[in-house]
Amino acid sequence: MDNWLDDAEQRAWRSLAAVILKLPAELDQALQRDAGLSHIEYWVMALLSEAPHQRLQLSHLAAQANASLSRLSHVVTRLDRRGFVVRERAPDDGRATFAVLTDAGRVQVEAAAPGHVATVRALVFDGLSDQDVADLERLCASIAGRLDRGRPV
Amino acid sequence: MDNWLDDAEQRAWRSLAAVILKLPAELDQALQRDAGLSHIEYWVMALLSEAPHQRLQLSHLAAQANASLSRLSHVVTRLDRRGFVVRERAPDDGRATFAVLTDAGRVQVEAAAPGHVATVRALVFDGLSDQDVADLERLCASIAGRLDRGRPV
DNA sequence: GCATCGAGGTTGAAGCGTCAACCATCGGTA
DNA sequence: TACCGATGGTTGACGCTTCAACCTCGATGC
Repeated sequence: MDNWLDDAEQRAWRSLAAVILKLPAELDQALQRDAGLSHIEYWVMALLSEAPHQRLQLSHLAAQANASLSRLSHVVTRLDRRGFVVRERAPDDGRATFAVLTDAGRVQVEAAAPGHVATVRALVFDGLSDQDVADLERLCASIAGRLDRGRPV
Repeated sequence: MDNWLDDAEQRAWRSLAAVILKLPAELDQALQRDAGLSHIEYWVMALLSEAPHQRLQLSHLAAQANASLSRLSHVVTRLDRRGFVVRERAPDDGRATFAVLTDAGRVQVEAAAPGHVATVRALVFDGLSDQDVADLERLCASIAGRLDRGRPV
């Protein structure tokens, strides 16, 4: 094992691993409890609510939500069944599909937003200085960049 | 929404979210492909291999692996079925159970380790300076601390 | 001794994500 | 115009995680 992690890297890796294992679970739990939504369901609806005409093509939505197309398709199916989103075929390209947020979906996501933001703040940002936030963004962006390069979408 | 995230927090949150969504998926994929193990299965065996007499009580193992006891029990069952781990009742406390790494398990985890370390290095640490690594540890430890306080194990 | 409560652990059902196979459509090329 | 590869998307089966119910054992009070 010539290429082992040194001590500082070990510690950093354990801390990072704790975050990537626990944070998603906590977010999902809180959202599920407060709004009956999973984290991705919330995120997908939030992205749609910010998009022009509350609509986005599925592949673009998948990229923005950091999800595989297959996963996103399942999510949209679930949201569709609940009446929060509808599918629409694109008129100009027969392959493309749009997801469109319904009024009920917008109501739902707007109701969930304040609680979710509070959770994120409590779990992540409380206790971080402005400099910390900047560092966090720089480091995560660097790592995320390597993730995309390894498996380019 | 008086308590919204400001611009810098938004960006940091998006980057962090990308990491916590994609990194576990990549790690699992790489480990599954190279060694036929999931990330937790690997981690559980790695923790056992470092423990005295290659054994740990299930609840301690769960805490160290950042997993629920239920999840850990399922993982141990799978590893047991494959012959990598065995269960042992504690002699002094009839409730406690130990997981013990078998020889086959040790061979397996030692074979998987170099590739896994290389993956972690490629995805996380390549391109980070020593200072970055220190920052990463500090920030993640801070966040992880808040995660534990929110839902104390 | 005996009830009671809590800690440690297991189990089965239900929900979610991945993977691979598949279908439809578009763009280019001959 | 007819083919062919690439793009966009869907689906079903399988595996993993969670959740809730449950069981056993130890400690405590009486």
